[in-house]
Amino acid sequence: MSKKTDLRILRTKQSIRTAFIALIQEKGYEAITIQDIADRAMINRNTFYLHYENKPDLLNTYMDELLGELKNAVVLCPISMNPYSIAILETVMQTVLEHISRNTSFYYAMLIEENRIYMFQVKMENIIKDKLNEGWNPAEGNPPLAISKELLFEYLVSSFMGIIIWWVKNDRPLPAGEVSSQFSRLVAYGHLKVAGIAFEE
Amino acid sequence: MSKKTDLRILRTKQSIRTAFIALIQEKGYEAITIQDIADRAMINRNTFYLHYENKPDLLNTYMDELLGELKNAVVLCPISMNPYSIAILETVMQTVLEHISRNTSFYYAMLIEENRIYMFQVKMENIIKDKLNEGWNPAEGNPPLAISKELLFEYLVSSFMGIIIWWVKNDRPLPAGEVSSQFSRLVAYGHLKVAGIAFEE
DNA sequence: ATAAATAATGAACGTCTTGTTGTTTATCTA
DNA sequence: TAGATAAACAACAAGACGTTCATTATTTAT
Repeated sequence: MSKKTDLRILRTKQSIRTAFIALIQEKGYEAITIQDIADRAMINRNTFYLHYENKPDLLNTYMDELLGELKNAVVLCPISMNPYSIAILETVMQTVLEHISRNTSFYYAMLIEENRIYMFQVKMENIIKDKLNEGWNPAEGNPPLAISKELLFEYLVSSFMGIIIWWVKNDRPLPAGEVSSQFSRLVAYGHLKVAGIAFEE
Repeated sequence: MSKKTDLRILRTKQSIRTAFIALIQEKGYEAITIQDIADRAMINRNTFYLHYENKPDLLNTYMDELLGELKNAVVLCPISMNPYSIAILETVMQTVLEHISRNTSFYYAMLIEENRIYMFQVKMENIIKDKLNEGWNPAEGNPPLAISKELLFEYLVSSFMGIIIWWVKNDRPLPAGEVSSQFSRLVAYGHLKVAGIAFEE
């Protein structure tokens, strides 16, 4: 029952992957040709087609792989979560940042600079949105939201991603714990209060 | 001194533009070929090259044109602006939304769905960031920011764009004034307070 | 260790798209 | 109306794609 995959396949796939990431950072996804990948990976161009249908297929396979890991990394414990609490924001942010720390070069290639893969950000946003939604069960007895839940989530997710991108772009200038704490307070209490600016009404 | 441009040029350029926008929505920017544009615009493929270098050139020309209009549309009156105030957020949001309302089909093609032009969002973010920065002169005597200004701006701009995209995607479900008011209050006072959720400390 | 299986190579192909260069035709401006 | 010029038409080489097929090399399983 030991269905081991051929070593040659593993080696080739790894070569392709490494070459691909490097090339994205060098010239951007769109500019890459299959021949580029083959050259860099030191394989025949034909060999590429033995493993992937085309360039988008390679990209998607790779993205889904990493985002699957991200999904698994963010585990919520709803019991300890106060509904509508800022704890959920902080927890998700914290675990996402830790996961990113374990895959910096990949996330850098995907999220930062000219050559970023915009599609990746969209996929990541959806995952974040699901996770927040998941841990966001409204307690009964609470008053209904005063604003559109969709609007609220759009706001939360986009600011969430904004912070993450800022953090990765600046080579993680603050510890993950600090960022997640600042972020959740920023969102929950407003920038005027958290930034120490005079409160107006 | 009446350097009028040849009518043929105007007509051709307009045809190209219309065809281009339609094609983006139909099959996405990347999938479009010059021949596609020529067919749709009912011009010879060669004629395209008389006006634009290539596909990216066409895209950039068009984007810069509209974003130039956006830049001009957002005029700040620093006199009436309270530094660090939420008024600046509200004003910018309001004028941007109004500008978008005047060019919905274009912004829809650029910002929404599978076939969006991600580059456009980046350019737009930079404009928003500049505008916010412009109207954001710290009053002397105020305490220094308790958090990184960069982090704060990243947060503001990304949530700003998130709201805008949500608004365009959902066919502008609320009046511009309402959205800009809700947004500025959301950012300034926090989602807990604005959404009517029990405040925790 | 050897044989069978299969991954990788290398060459060749038709197709499509690109960007360019001429020449001719049609249209606009002055 | 005449000169200017935009647009059409035809043709080209170069590059990239995706596929086929025979051959070589490596791995797995016996």
